[in-house]
Amino acid sequence: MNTSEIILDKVAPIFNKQGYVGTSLTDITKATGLTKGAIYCNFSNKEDLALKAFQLNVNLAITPLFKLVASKEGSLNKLRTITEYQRSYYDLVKDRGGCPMLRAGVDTKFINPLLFKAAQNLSQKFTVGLTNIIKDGIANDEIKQNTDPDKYAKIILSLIEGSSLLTFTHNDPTYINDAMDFIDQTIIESISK
Amino acid sequence: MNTSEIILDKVAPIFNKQGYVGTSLTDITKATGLTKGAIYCNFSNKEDLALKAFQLNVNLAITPLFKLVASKEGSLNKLRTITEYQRSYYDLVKDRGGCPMLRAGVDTKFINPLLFKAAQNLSQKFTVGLTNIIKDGIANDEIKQNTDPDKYAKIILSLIEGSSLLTFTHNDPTYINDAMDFIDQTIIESISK
DNA sequence: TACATCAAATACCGATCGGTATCTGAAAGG
DNA sequence: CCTTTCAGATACCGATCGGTATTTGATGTA
Repeated sequence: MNTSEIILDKVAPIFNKQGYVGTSLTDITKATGLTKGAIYCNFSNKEDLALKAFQLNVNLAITPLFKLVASKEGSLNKLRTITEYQRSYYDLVKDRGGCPMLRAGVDTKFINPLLFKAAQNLSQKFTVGLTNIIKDGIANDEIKQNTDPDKYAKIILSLIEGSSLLTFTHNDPTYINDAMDFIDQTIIESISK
Repeated sequence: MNTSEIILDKVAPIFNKQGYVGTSLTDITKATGLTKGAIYCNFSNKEDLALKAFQLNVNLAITPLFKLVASKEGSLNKLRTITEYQRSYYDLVKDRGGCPMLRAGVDTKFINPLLFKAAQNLSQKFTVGLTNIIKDGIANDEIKQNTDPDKYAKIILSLIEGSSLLTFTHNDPTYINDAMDFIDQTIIESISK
């Protein structure tokens, strides 16, 4: 692990907890034990560092889910893989400050266009991924023909992000667990053939 | 409208857009046309101002919903009042930076305990309110006996907050509308007798 | 007219902000 | 053994941060 990676590793949770403006260069030098000279030797500026920290947070929290889903066969199986992953999401990211997509989506809209764009893209990718799973399920006769893929993708992602917010607001993983139960037992049940 | 109210009126949307640390005293003096002397004559410090700005945002965005629901009779009717309100939520708060509960819940957890506590309390109040509506519905034979009030309250609030996040992330109200359709047509349908 | 009141303006405070120019010292290369 | 290189440390920059002590000026009052 080189210096850039060490910095990102220490700094990514701080950005995710305190936000972009809420994280100062002093926070960063204290957490890394390095000086500003070292930070600016590895990153061009604070925005560059924050953007790469966001990408690291995503790689640790969300990318594994995308890879896991891609490795599975069958639409219903993929959907259940998502809910199963989310059940351990609180433990996965609680020390890192919660869901990075949620944080960046709220935090950066009016203050950091670059970071906000990255959050938008990720959110869009998530929605499209869910939509395609449902579309494939319809094509493969796993899911009912009259299911609106776009609509259900939005609903499932809303449940995932909303329950994540509430779980972290109250330090109570039952919000996520109850939402995932509902997706498994009611949503998937009702759209599967 | 006295000076304090004028300040809050101008400043509340800024705090909701830029967050607590992201809003500076300079932002505040520019928006109000007043000097720092005037601000500190009306509020004890930045935190005090931010807290009252949050309360104003809540009073404009969420309190009307609580009052509207309280004025209605019948649990299913109350639930449909919520979804109907949410359908116009994007237009209601888009110029004010989105849902204040969502913003404060994400923004303040690690940087402003007072504001975070206020967000927690509001979120809790929302959950309890939803739970009681469902409990009453069961008692009044409007809602099926085997419905878990706590679970459905969490799911409905997750859908509300999650769809709000995504709507504001993408400037696309269909996230909220689709989620509300789902609550109306699937959730309420499935739990009502 | 003289005085008290008080909201708001002015002018200022030390601390911290993000960022940079310069220096240093250890490793690599000939 | 000398020199080059370059990551990282040091020291510094102007700007801005939240906050405050003092002054101003309009108003009400006797």
